[in-house]
Amino acid sequence: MENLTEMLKGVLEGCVLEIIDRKETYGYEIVRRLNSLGFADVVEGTVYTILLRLEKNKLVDIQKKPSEIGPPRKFYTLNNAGRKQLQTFWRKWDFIASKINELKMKGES
Amino acid sequence: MENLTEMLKGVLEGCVLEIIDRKETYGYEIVRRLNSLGFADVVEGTVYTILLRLEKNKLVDIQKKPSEIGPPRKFYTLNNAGRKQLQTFWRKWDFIASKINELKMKGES
DNA sequence: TCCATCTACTTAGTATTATTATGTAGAAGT
DNA sequence: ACTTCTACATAATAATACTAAGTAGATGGA
Repeated sequence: MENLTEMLKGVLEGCVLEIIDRKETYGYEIVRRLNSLGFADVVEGTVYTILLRLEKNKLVDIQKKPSEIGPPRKFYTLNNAGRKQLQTFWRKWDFIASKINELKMKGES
Repeated sequence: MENLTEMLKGVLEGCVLEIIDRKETYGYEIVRRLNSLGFADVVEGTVYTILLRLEKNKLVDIQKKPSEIGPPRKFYTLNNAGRKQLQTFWRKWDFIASKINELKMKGES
């Protein structure tokens, strides 16, 4: 799907939070997960800026670990603030998605 | 619902397109429709910037008509380009919404 | 040894968008 | 005159995804 970037604003960060919440992981792997999820055009630079923002906003804990096949990885886990933020994200998403779908359906009646 | 603004980016314009597509209408009324739809915090300034953008991008036809209870209104209708844009919007929305929900559901299993 | 490739992270700058703040102005009632 | 409701315009701001360019470790082949 082409040019989703504006529509991803506000939701991509939430997706990253969700991915981290599932399992401790690192940037490069998160990119792969997003890609295989269907967001094929999401690229490293985008995810790393989000991760740095999460770090700056103190939503994640970070542990650096060596890799056997490349440079060391920064592993992320959600802290309490991060989990709270994730809940807020889903609450907002459910609200907006329901309203938008409501608008969409009314047109098909 | 508080502070949805970042999540509205990329979708609010689509909502405005959909509202116009239903029925020829004008800015002030569109604000009311969005409010009653549930987007309570969307305010005039926001919608007018969107409408000016739609006009600049030649997605709408405009007709100015006098009002009996105030200053003249600018009535908007979608032209062919506008309808095409609306279709694209829904295509993108369906794609993103399905992917996000997929991500969400996988976590609940 | 040198080079390419894959892995992995960083950062400065850009574009787009919703929002805020402020202003203008018509009509109607008091 | 003053207020209120209707109606539109616009400059400035904030947040975010994205682009581009770079650094660097490890591996394997030429």
